[in-house]
Amino acid sequence: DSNLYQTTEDPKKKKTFVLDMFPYPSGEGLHVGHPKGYIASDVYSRHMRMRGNDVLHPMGWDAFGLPAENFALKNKIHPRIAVEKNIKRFKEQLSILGFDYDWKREINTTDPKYYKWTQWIFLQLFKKGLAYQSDEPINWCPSCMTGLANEDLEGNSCERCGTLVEKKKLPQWVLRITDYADRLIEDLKTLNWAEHIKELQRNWIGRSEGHSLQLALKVPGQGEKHKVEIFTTRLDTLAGATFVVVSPELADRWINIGWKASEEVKKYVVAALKQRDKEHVRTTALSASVAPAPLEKEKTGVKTDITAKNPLTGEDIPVFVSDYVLGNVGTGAIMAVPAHDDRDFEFAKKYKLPIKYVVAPYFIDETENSKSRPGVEIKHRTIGVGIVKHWAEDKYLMLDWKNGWTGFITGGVDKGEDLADSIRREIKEETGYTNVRLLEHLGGPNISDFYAPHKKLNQRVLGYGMYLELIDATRVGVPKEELEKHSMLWVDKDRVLAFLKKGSPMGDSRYSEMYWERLTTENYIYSGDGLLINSGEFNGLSSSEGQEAIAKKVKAKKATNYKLRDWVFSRQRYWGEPIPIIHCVKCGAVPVPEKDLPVLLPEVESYEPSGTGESPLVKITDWVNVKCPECGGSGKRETNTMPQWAGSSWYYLRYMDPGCETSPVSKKKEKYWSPVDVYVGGIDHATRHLIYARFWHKFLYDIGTVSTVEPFARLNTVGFILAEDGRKMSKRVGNVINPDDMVEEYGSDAFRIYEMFMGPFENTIAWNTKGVVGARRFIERICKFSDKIVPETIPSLEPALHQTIKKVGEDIQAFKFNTAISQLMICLNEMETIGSVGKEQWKNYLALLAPFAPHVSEELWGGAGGNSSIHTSEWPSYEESKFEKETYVIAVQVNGKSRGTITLIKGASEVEAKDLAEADPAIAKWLVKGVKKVVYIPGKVLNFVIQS
RNA sequence: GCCGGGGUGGCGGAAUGGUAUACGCAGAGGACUUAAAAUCCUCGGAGCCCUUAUAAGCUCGUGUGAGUUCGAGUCUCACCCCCGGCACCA
Repeated sequence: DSNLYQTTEDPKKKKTFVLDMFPYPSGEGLHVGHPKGYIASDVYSRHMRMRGNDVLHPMGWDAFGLPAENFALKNKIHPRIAVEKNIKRFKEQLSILGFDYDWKREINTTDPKYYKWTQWIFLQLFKKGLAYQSDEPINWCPSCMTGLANEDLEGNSCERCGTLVEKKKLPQWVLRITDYADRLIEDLKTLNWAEHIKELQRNWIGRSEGHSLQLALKVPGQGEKHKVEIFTTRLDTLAGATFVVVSPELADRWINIGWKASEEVKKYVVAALKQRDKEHVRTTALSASVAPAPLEKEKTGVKTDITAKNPLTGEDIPVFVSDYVLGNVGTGAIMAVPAHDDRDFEFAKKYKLPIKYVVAPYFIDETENSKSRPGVEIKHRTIGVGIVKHWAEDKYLMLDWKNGWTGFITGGVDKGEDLADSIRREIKEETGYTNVRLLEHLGGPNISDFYAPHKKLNQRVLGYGMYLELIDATRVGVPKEELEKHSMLWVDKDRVLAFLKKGSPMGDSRYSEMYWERLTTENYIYSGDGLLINSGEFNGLSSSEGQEAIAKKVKAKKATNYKLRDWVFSRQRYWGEPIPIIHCVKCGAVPVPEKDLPVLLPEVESYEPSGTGESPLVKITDWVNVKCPECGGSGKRETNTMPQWAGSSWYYLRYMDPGCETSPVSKKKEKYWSPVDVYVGGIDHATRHLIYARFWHKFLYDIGTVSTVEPFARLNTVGFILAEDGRKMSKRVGNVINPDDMVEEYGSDAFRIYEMFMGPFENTIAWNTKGVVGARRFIERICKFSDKIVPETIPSLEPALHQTIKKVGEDIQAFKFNTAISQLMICLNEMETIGSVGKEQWKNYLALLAPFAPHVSEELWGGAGGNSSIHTSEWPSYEESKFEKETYVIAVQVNGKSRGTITLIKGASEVEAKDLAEADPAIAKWLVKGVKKVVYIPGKVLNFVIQS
């Protein structure tokens, strides 16, 4: 039986590589959620094999790393022994579920024959300059006692144990994954992955495109020779940059190279850096059940004696140090534009810095009457929009125009007139109120373009919003002609927006809505695109045009920034691949010669982590002390080990050629099997394993080891199974369902069918043991039906069977297992209705069932006289011509509403259908008004369109 | 805040623009049985009208509101809500 699933490699056949994310053989054992992905890949691989493909469907063990080591430490056994034991247990559990793995290709990342090649890949990275040493502070987990990569964090905590991480300076090996950032984003396009997974990766890599710009600095006592480089995505707002902020890290560097900062500045920098070491750069809620706390703390900062020159305005602007600018983002320094950036605004408000509006929100009226007309003169106009509050109540003054529009008081600003004066005049003219007080200007102006039909002009209106209040009810008379145009309304606060949203027949009203939003939103800042204002020669340009033009003028360079950091690759733990480097006093870091690989992980007495940042391997002096391969002098081995993710970054390649002794995989086998056709696994790996593996694969492509640029052509993510109470399964809560128990009680076929039937594969769904009972019932009905077999084909069963052949095959390939099984149930229901099944039909049905229920189908196959194994039989084929039944029912509609059905005989014409429908009194009664038109969709619907 | 994915019975969910709720679970009624389990059969969106009661009939129903269409769960626009990812990223 084990030979049944041995992989074949026939160059004339198509190949399918179906891959599961291989497990850590942890000691915890499986719960019912774990096998779901394995069942899916098993169904898929069995189906593809029956279709005649060479199928590679292997399994292996990701056995290095913290989980295995922590388990071993806790249970006081050597990790190797623990791993062996756990693998044995895992294999038992997998075997009772009937998976078709080719165990001849089993791999284990802790096998020296395997990790020899993990080390080899590291050496190639080192030789290409993609692995380098750094002693920048890294994330340190005090509980796991090891450094971690950014990807190993959940917010600010260790992803494994939840402990708050600290920053620690340690010599580290780091992989230059950022060199591949663009390609990692770009090639996502070519992959058949769900969009949200791609988005996750794009978010994680976090590319932002902008400009970098040098600003000239004036440092007291040092003249004007210094410069600072800033990064911005909004170069169009340069004229509004009223100050510059540098991160504490950058300020520290300046102090170290001779800047004589004030005591106050020095104190701030020291305190800020200390705070960052302690708190890292991010904070987050520790418990997932608590809503994350707002991240922004109140901004602090300190002014320096340095000024920078705004290259657009020529103004000298102050330079601040503040920890709201991060040292590791961009250049560690920013130009602050308080008018158009929330963070800069907050800072400016606190330190009373000038706010200059340089981008105006831009509204283009697109309605038919008001759309700007080409070739017509554009008239520029400035208007004021007044939001006027009642003297005693929380009500606002609006004008109810006779043409249907209700809005705020609006008026043009005459030449030489002040904005506030003009709105006061307007209020008096239109409503008679005279005692008005201006409370505040509502931010910068908006720009609206529209056509004014009564003036036959295109207008570009620069509008300013103002918030005013009536002091009392003092009023003068309003001219009669004004009263004829509109009446006055006092509107409750919560109804204002509804009036505005009704819109205006005489042009755009969205700018009014925006003033209202500014009034009712605390700290409103416009950070979107628009048209440039207050920017001299660039006024009137759009944000994107402005960026280009300003870049040219001030010689700013296009620049790209990433959130992705280089991959911290050292772990100060025992259970991992030794990093194959020898440190020599004379030669520095020297790679272990390839002929000496693997560098074996030595046996130790105590493999507990030291906690000092030193690996436990340090103590094994006869392993550590070696000759330098270059100069022959004394050297010491690198004692850090590789992270968990190393072995899993290329394991799929090894399955193609597990015994290869000259490279990770031979070119011939790689060419045959690459890429992985379907990769099945959890979404939790979307930003770690799946980015790391893509990075290594691209590197291996660059050095000619592999022939494809991407490792995993298609990815199907498996949805979690929750406990019956809707919560996560956990030992602590005691709601874990064990697959062994389920298989024992209901059989592995019922278990498999239930997990595939419970809903869409990628959905998270709660377990329901009653559902397994249902799956079991389905299997029992099939078994019972096996005594209804007759030698001759049953013609009336043909439509259902052929439709089932089509649907089950297509659905398996699309990972829509739930609807495939539903179709198998529908087909069984049909067989039971008919009462018997032809022998060949029955065998076809069993073949469709085989990928889902390998045991039962094999048994019934033998009972039906099938030769050899059902699993090597051919997948049935269908004929569309057999889909149609002798008689079928279609809906009859009148004006699109269902009014009955008619039963047609195969091949009926439209006229026959129509006559039949009209003969039915229940339908005919709807047709008395006269039929205007008939829509006939054969096999679907007959629709009479009548006068209405 | 930005980005992505979703809102269909009591539940999981189905539906190339064509009878919404397939298939299954749970539920109700019935058959078989001394009884229970198992098994089998039948019925399950809401409301209205009429009736002893049913059936038939009508209206409304896929988050809300508009639109396109002979016909919309499906297409277009606006809005509401839920889930997930990232986040002082300049």
